[in-house]
Amino acid sequence: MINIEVWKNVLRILDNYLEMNNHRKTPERYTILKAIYNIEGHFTLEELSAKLEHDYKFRVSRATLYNTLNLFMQLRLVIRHRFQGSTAYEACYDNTSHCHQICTVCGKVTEIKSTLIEQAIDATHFKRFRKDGFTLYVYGICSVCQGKMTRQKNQEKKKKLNDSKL
Amino acid sequence: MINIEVWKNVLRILDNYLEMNNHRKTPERYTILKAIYNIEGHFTLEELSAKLEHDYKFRVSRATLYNTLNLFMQLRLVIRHRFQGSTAYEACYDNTSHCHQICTVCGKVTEIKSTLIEQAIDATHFKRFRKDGFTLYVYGICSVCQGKMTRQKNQEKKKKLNDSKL
DNA sequence: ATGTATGCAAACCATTTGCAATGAC
DNA sequence: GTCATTGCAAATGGTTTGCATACAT
Repeated sequence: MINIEVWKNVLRILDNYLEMNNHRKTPERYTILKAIYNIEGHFTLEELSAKLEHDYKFRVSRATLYNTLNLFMQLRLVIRHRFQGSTAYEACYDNTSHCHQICTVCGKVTEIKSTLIEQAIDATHFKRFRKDGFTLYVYGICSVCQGKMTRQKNQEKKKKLNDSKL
Repeated sequence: MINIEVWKNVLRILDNYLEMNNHRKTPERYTILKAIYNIEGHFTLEELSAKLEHDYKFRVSRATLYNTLNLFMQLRLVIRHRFQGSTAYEACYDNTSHCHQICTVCGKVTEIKSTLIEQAIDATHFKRFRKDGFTLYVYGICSVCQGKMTRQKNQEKKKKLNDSKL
């Protein structure tokens, strides 16, 4: 389970919003929120749905899942990442830092931590804009793909060498 | 027209790639690339298609447009942003910095410039990762929406005041 | 009792794919 | 001539919508 303080705050944000807007406090909304805040890092809609069934014996329709995620995104309790070919969600309260490194070869996404970058963004003043969160994607090539490329090049060299010997 | 040096380099990257991989140098690929590099900032697929027709009298099918954009994304000559409800592309050679501020109320996207942030990201070392570009999204509320919200609150106050007078 | 939220299936729409025709090499 | 590329139309797949039912208030 996550930090109890975080959970209390998150719960209060949802409660507040529903009460203020005369929307219903349905078990779906609370169970989905709880499930999300018990997932570490990214998750897909599929994964969330699976977790709800397995861990909470709770079936929800696609439509409700999407509706609820949209609601949570509006409340900034959840953030959505649209990667190449896939969409991932992530709980985001008290976790404004979302730095990801993305390998442009294999598509692998890794979360990273950099206080230096966070500080720079916090220190930056945006005129005419009330900032309340950010997402950073750093593109490049991961070590695995670099390794593969190096090996490939070596083999090509070897081949050329052999060819030239014929 | 864009910087001629940038264009030469971009052209060389495409030429190189096509030659090395025995892919064909079709007019589509070159015309689309030229059109893209003559657009300032973001563009949608529709806008690109329109520009091709109007400025270059060049019709291309959806399929080719998508294929070619995917090719350019692989070559990192183009970057794709998937915003709430819309997708935008952007030329990205020699322009590794992509800072955007996104209003979470009206969805408006504005490009921003921050050397402080750029420097922080450049200075950050990513282990086991060869970085070659980044995209930053800063979420918040723009001045227009802030204004609207303030006005709304004031009206509510006024209304309450009037109600209490009845 | 009222009207919001859910579930289901159908609709939607951006993107991809299959296939025949075209054209770069 | 060969085979990659294009264009068209059909398929795909994630997301939204319409409507009847369920249920929070």
